[in-house]
Amino acid sequence: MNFVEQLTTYFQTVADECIPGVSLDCVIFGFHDTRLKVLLLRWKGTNEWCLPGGFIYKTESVNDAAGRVLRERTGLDQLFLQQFYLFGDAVRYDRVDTWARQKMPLAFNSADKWPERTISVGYYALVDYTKVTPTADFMSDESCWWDVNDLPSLLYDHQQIIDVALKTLRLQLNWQPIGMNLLPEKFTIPELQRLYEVVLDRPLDARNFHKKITSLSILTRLDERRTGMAHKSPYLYQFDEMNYKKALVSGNLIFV
Amino acid sequence: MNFVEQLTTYFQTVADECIPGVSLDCVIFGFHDTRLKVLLLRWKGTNEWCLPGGFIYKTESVNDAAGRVLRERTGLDQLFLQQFYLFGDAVRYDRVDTWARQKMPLAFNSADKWPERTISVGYYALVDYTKVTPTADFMSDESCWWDVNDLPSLLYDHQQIIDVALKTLRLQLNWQPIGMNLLPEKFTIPELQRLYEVVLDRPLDARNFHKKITSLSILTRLDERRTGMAHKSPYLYQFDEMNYKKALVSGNLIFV
DNA sequence: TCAAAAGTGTTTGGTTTACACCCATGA
DNA sequence: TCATGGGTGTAAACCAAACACTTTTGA
Repeated sequence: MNFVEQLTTYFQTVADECIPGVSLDCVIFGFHDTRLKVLLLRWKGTNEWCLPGGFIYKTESVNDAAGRVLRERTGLDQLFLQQFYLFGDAVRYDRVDTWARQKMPLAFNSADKWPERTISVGYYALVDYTKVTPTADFMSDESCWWDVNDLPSLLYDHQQIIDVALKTLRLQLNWQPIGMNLLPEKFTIPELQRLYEVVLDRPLDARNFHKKITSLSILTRLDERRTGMAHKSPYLYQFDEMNYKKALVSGNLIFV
Repeated sequence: MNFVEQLTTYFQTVADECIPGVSLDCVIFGFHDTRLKVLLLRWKGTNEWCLPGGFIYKTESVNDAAGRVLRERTGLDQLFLQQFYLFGDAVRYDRVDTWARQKMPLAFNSADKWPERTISVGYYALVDYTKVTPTADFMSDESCWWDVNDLPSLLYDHQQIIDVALKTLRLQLNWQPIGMNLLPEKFTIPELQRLYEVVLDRPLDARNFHKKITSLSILTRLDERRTGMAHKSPYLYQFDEMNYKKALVSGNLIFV
């Protein structure tokens, strides 16, 4: 089956089994090498990038659909996943819409029930970079991480979606288990500080950060240290999941 | 045209001109007599209440659709209107769905393109209670305000939608021009305090509140006082819109 | 004249910020 | 041995919370 045939079949399935005119897009955040990363897909045979996304089966909850997309693109389950906005502009188009109409009229002609216009639910996910296996879908040539501050040109309004996701992430930094989800199980306090710095986009004072984060008693210091780098080897920590959740629920801020 | 005929026509129009399977619901908040109010509609010929809602024309942005619903139900334009959540559970049903299927099979039989299941975008609006003319739609016998702490039994998941709206309102109290939108042009500081108390659901200290709210220089004290009540007559204030917006944009908190 | 709400400052405690030096490590 | 980042405490400024009495008004 060639690509256009695959696409045609896919569109037909979507038209039959999914909610018409509604898609979802996932902004999958990871953290690596002191940078915040986003997982993107490259459209088959092009240099155009876009967010992983998909459609919602008629019998499926929207949150489940987002979980499914994430699982397929990262290999991970039980991820931290948060709906953040419905993009519903009248001129908004989904990636399988305008673009494909232009480049693959054949596929579209056969997807006769395709709606004129698509609205899209935005989700953001926080994942442990080291555990993800980026996996392209059949419409894409590759899937890889991009630095959130150095993105390629994106299809449609996906740049805007990422902007809104980032803004939401910033606002929710104090209320959501962001550290717990973006870092590997064991991490150092300076690593956690880098993460906060890159999300907040400003430097933090190391002594104050250390004081504050340890005062919340959400971290357990291990007997190990991170070795192999030059310089003094820092202690490794783990989240104390129970205390962490307690602190978040009770509304304790970490930073404003 | 009788009701079932009206309903049938309406469903047909919606099926033809609107995004299928997507509705929107508006939680319209007002403030009156020291209580937070929500505008509800009573379904024709029943004692069942629900939120004002509607559908999205295929050529219309979702935000515009929400503005339209609000205008129709309150007579007000240019309202403070905020999207807060997409309710997308697989078992979620819209008010023109299950209920009408049961009670008015006739109308439904003719709306042959009606989708199995509806997802709904939640919006909340903040309005000046004194300026609203509650207006029922053709499916409702009446439209009126209900105390948010003393609601009637609601159709479908509308109670849950109100709960989420209220939670969002609480979280956004510090970032959104809530006072400016829920109070009439002229108001007293104790009135504003009641509003904060009822949204936060806890009493606030009058001296601290007064100090804090005036220190933001977002209020202008007028030469008038509120008279006609027993007791000392309080000063009237107006928002200084420019300073208020400046304070909100700069991220100044009012309360945490 | 009485009951009830409005108006008003100060003190205390906690939180946030600013800031500098020594230590451990691999190169 | 050197360069670099890790680890640590204290003082000052700021902000939040607690708290009581006098004034005004209509009933």
